[in-house]
Amino acid sequence: MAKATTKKTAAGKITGVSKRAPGASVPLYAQVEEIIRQRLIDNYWNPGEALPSEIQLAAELGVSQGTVRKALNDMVAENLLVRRQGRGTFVSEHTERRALFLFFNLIGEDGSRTMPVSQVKACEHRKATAEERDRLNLAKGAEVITVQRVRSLRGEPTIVDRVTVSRALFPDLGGDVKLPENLYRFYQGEYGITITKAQEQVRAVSATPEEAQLLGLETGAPLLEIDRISLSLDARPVEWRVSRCNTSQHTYVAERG
Amino acid sequence: MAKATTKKTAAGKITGVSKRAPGASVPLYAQVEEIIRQRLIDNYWNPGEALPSEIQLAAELGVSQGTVRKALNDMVAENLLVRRQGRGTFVSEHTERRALFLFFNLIGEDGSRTMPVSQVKACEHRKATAEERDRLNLAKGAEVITVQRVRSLRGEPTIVDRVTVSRALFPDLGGDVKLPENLYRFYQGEYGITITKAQEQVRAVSATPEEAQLLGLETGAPLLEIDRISLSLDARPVEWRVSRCNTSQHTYVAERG
DNA sequence: TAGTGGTCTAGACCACCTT
DNA sequence: AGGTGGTCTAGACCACTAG
Repeated sequence: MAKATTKKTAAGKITGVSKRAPGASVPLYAQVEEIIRQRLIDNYWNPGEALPSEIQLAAELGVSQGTVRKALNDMVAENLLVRRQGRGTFVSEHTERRALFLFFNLIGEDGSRTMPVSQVKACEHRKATAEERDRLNLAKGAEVITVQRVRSLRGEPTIVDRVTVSRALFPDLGGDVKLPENLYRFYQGEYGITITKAQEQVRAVSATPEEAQLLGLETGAPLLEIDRISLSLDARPVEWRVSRCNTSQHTYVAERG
Repeated sequence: MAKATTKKTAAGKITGVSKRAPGASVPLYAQVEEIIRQRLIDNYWNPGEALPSEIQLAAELGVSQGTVRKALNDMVAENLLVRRQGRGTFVSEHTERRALFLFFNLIGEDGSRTMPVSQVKACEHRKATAEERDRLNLAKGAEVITVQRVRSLRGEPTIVDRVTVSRALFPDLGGDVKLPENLYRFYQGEYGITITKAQEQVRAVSATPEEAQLLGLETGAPLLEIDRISLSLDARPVEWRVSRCNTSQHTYVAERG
């Protein structure tokens, strides 16, 4: 929408939009957001880097400082940017803290959050199944990479998971390099793909014999299954992850409202 | 905080605060928020009712329209208010839609959301247990009311739950009146208590014989347990609810990021 | 001291809704 | 036509950070 009615000159100034256009005109601040969002997608600025100041952006885009401010504040609310008074506005990074509080939701009975320690059990690349193509929005014949892990909390094997990504987006993933604990930071640093949102579906299931063995449980023990699709900055599904968790010592948490 | 440094005159004007106070002065918009929040807690305006216009509020409180606007927008983001262009700003109501999208998170395999149909199995009042006092922040000797239900989706018994509230806050609850499906609207309409947030802890558990019988499952079948504390406008825990769900035909959903 | 974001104001104009 | 919220601007001053 905004993209269709907006053109960036070399200087990035907003043109091609009549501020007085009747009807379906997109607000200026939304156009500013769209421009900045596109620059983030293009890695025009890198994670952790400072954006130009509000005044500079306003001059560059030909709008007032207040309009830039609203756009930036909206994007802070989306966790895309971080503002620090007296210092500047920065591109969000997938830090340890962020991974833990935004994308890891199994906490101890005492409320403690700790990063798991993972062991890779299998890693392969092959043609995507119909379900994988459906979940990751891939074309027929596309290839995927899957990683299977066992993840331990406080030394206890607690989670078995399977991570699936498109091989086209993540070439060589799981090849020579050892996979780090924080995959989202890895995606951001190595492939320039930033995960911003995730949709989770949770069910109670029974442990298969293999899962039971890996987690030190009896076959049929209740496990919490978390089925997650992660979305990148441009709102495309880029990772499908299914985790099965022993929740006898940990609980999955969510806030509502 | 703001309350300590703020006084409302008969007209509600903000006084007792020096805008120039060095150090820990609370921003004006935050003080405005606090005043409006307190009026909501006091039911000074009723759910669904329109607030005075921005201009009127600004005049009444002795601040600019822009400051009131920021305060109101913040509270819209918290789901406390709803703004409708050309009409006004309104106090949020616990409508069916809101209950369904904010506080009911079991959806069908096809993504459909439907309100359950509940059957009350038991309803009693008694002294709170230690755990109930802990979860609901009650004093020793306080009384609670508990309701046990079986809830059906598409005609299939899917959830058994137990709802616990303080008898002091909800006198006569479950007495003569039939309990409606949307309890939060009932709390708001009958007791003037508005639920704004909930914290949920989710686990996988095994069905007890009683639960299995009620849900038409075999003993030991995996169930999803949702343990929820609901908070009122003034951030106090007012309802403790434990639901155990058959997730073979439905899934619990959450968004992250 | 200079530069950044944070707060606050005042005013103009627009889009929408009601009457 | 009159009132409401929505957008946009311009400018002042404050608080924090850096060199």
